[in-house]
Amino acid sequence: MTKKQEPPVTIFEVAERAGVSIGTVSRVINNRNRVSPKTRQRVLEAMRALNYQPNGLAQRLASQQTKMIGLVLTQVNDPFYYPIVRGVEDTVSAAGYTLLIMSHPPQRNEHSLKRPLWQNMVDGLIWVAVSVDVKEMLSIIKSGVLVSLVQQELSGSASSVLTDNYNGMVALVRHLVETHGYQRFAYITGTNYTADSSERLRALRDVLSQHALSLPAENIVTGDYLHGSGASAMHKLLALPERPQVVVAANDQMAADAILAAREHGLRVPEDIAVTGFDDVLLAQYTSPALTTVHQPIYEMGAQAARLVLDGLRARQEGREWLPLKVVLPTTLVIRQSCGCRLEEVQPAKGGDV
Amino acid sequence: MTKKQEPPVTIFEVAERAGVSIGTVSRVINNRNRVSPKTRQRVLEAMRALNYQPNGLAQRLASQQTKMIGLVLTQVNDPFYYPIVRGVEDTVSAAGYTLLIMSHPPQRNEHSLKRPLWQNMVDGLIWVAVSVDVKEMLSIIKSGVLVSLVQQELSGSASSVLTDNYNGMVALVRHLVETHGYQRFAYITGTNYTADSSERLRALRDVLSQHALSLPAENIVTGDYLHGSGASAMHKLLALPERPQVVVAANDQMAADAILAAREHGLRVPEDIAVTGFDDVLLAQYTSPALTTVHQPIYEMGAQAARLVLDGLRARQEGREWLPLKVVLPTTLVIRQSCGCRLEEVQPAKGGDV
DNA sequence: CTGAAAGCGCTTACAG
DNA sequence: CTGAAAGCGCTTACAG
Repeated sequence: MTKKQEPPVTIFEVAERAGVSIGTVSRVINNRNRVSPKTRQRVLEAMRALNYQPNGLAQRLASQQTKMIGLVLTQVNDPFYYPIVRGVEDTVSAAGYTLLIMSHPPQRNEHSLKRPLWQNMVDGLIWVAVSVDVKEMLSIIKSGVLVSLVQQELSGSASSVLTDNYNGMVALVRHLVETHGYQRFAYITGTNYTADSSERLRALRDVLSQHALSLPAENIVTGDYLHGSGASAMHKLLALPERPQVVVAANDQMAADAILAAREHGLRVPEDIAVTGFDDVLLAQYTSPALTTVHQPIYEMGAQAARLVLDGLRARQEGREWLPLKVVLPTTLVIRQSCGCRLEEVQPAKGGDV
Repeated sequence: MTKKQEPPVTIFEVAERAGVSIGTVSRVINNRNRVSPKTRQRVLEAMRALNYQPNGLAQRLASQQTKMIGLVLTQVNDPFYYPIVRGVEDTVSAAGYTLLIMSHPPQRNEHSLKRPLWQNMVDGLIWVAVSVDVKEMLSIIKSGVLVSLVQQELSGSASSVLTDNYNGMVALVRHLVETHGYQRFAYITGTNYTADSSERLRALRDVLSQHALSLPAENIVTGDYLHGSGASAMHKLLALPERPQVVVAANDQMAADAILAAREHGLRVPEDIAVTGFDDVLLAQYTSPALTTVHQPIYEMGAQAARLVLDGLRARQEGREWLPLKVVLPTTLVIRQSCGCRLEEVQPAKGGDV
């Protein structure tokens, strides 16, 4: 049966039992102004006796501070992002905030009745790797919500956390060219919602041209970062008149699928064709051969994004000046076997973020 | 600089501009009682002109409905659970609710001032795979919060979503015994926060004894479901006087690590030693050999748990009777190569939930 | 140190 | 169909 609900105990009942006013109860709850030790004691006892829990909604409404931060995860269907959620959650809750998850993006313009119900309830917003409608975003920011973007920029208006995609890819491609001497490259792209796939491609091109190598247009095939697209991309590449020596994938998932696809074609990786990834997720350690890839500090991306909005909130509260920041986190090359390096030379396994 | 905040527009300004009372504005917002078309039109225009956004906190406080549901993820550090989050989020937001994520468990008894700030703000709670303090949980339920547990039970008081661990493992072990004729088994356990690892072990034992086989105590080693523990477990097993023919791991992650560890010992999988997993996460398709495992409908677990609390909430709202339910989702055997089945016999790859 | 009171921005019977 | 008013459960100047 549905339990009959005893009406929740309010601050009035606590006040009554303690023989004080509700203002005083509020003061001991918030530990703000001074309250005499005896009174405080009485109030605490009353709270305990009644098993009182303050109503968070009322607290927030009265204090005009929501103490909530939203995390927008639309279009993100990639396990890659899970550590970001944890990074955000840990940071935000350590600061006494509560995290709202929203898979549907805010819609500020529409006045339909089915608008998301979390509107006007967050002090800050963290927006991950999705194509942002700039107008909409600016309108949200104007309404006073502090915004951090992950893997995206909105210069001047919102903080953003990026990773050094360019230099990570540069290090990887240098290794492929200088250590292995590969000349015929191919690239499997990610989606173009964010700039990272194209930045990685730009780095690839730059290093190649520094070595007087080129990347023909037909050697670039489109993927979507997700399970499956790496295989079809690989099939296309293997139908090319001249087989590439190395396939650079925009992320680990597609690289893993590319390896499987190459094997279906009877090719050995890396002997017949090398494959590399990007991200260094856990999966990269289990493919066969294990993936040479670029490590991204995923958890830290979330933690940083959260820190940026918390800093801004604090500054605003203290009336300090504050500017949206752009933080670029470092990436590092992780050499395993899929590039053609021999097992013996392998560096110790490095854990992906979990 | 910190943007100077224009004070947010309230229902009063909308009412004034539209020349009506705030009650009427509220009625068009909530689409409840009838409002004349003309008035409604005027109000909608005013809302649009002022770019009005109702304050969610005030709405919830006044209506006494939080329209929020909490998801407790403490102690869950396993990528396995990500699809659960999505399953919950999709379901909950489709019903017009907002999802709060809490990595710290509710603490109802303590009256310290650093209590989580989301208390008393959720209509329902979904609690995933953690050791629950029963007293605490009951106190939460008594306070009127509807609770669903995932991979756990609290009979009579909360709904729960389980998967058919037992029969999944039975199918797997039958395959190992009847198709492959293995006789010497080993088992790598998961944590004992929840019952699933021990249920899987029980199934393993039952099938073995049905075939007059036994599982010596030293062939059972402890793991923790996470990255790393499968390797050390495998090392222990390979130090046994008599090498097991097949190692049954309580999840895919440990099975993947066990395969790598076996290879370090110079053993071939599955020729020298077979390994199986549980869960059928994406990783299972990429290990070499690919994992024979038991598929769990992970996304669906989250969706179901959410549905259960939403159903209860609806029933309560309509004054209907409602009982906490226990839902057991089916599991299915997925045969790949790590059990010893030949590549040619392999069934088509089956996607893990993402 | 403490109380009385206004206020946070809405919803919802109750009249009309 | 619409308005006036009470109420949701707190916080926070303002007095004292």
